Amino acid sequence: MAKHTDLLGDSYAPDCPGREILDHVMSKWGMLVLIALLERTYRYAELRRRVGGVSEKMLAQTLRTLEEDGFVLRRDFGEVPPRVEYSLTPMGRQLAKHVEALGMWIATHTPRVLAAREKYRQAG
Amino acid sequence: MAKHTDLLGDSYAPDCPGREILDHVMSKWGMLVLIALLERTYRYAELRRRVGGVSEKMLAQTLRTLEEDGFVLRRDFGEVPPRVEYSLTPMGRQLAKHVEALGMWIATHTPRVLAAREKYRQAG
DNA sequence: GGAAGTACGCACCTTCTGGTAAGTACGGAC
DNA sequence: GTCCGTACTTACCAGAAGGTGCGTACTTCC
Repeated sequence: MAKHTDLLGDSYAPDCPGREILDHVMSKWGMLVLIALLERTYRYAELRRRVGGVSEKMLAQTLRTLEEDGFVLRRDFGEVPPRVEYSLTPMGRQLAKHVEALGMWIATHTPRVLAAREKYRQAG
Repeated sequence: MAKHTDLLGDSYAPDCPGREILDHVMSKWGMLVLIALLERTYRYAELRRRVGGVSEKMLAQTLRTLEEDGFVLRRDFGEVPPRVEYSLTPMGRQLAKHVEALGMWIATHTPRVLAAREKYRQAG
């Protein structure tokens, strides 16, 4: 039937799992991590440097949830100075492309949004 | 150069406006409102009924920020029992399509995500 | 031998998000 | 005359998100 209806209808079930997934993906750092991993495989500390400003705790937490959801692949080499590599699963790559598209759209339209805010402020 | 680099590089400026816009769009209700308005124009109370579970406060706040950002058009008829209609601007329609695409992708892949979580739980 | 790097986990604290309940100003229905 | 509906706003409050800093077990660099 109407796709909008279905999406909206499901979206606010009290236990809606889609919303939870979306929160993981669009969380403050989830999006940045996905986009970074679209470039290439990263090690933990590497990724932390790549995504500026993320704390160790939040990076670990973000990677954990993305891994649980099946978007990120964690490869632990079991070596003695720890060595772990993170990459995207095929499903994660698909998702990341969508997320990147949204991010790029926003990035390119940011000036227009800022202009709209100015106009709003003046018009009241 | 590398688009990923640019997107990531800009994304974590301490005052990054793109992140703010993204938060508005992907906030708990922002997404639902955008998708609903993709269907048609709605009045306030109508929209509240359409997007189940949203409080009056949050709907008003969400619509306000989306209007400020230039995604939603608010039309006040100035009548005595108040009458206000909300619709998408052309820019808002573009955005909403991206958001909807992401939402639909997640909706269709939710079973796979849940399966991945099961697997994760069992594997440890 | 002291510092730094690697990949985290844990406790604590602050900030932010979002929900509840009430109020507003008016009109129409019963 | 009392209640419902319309479109909000404001004050208050609880829970969650996220940051800070410390600890770990071991290695390499200087």
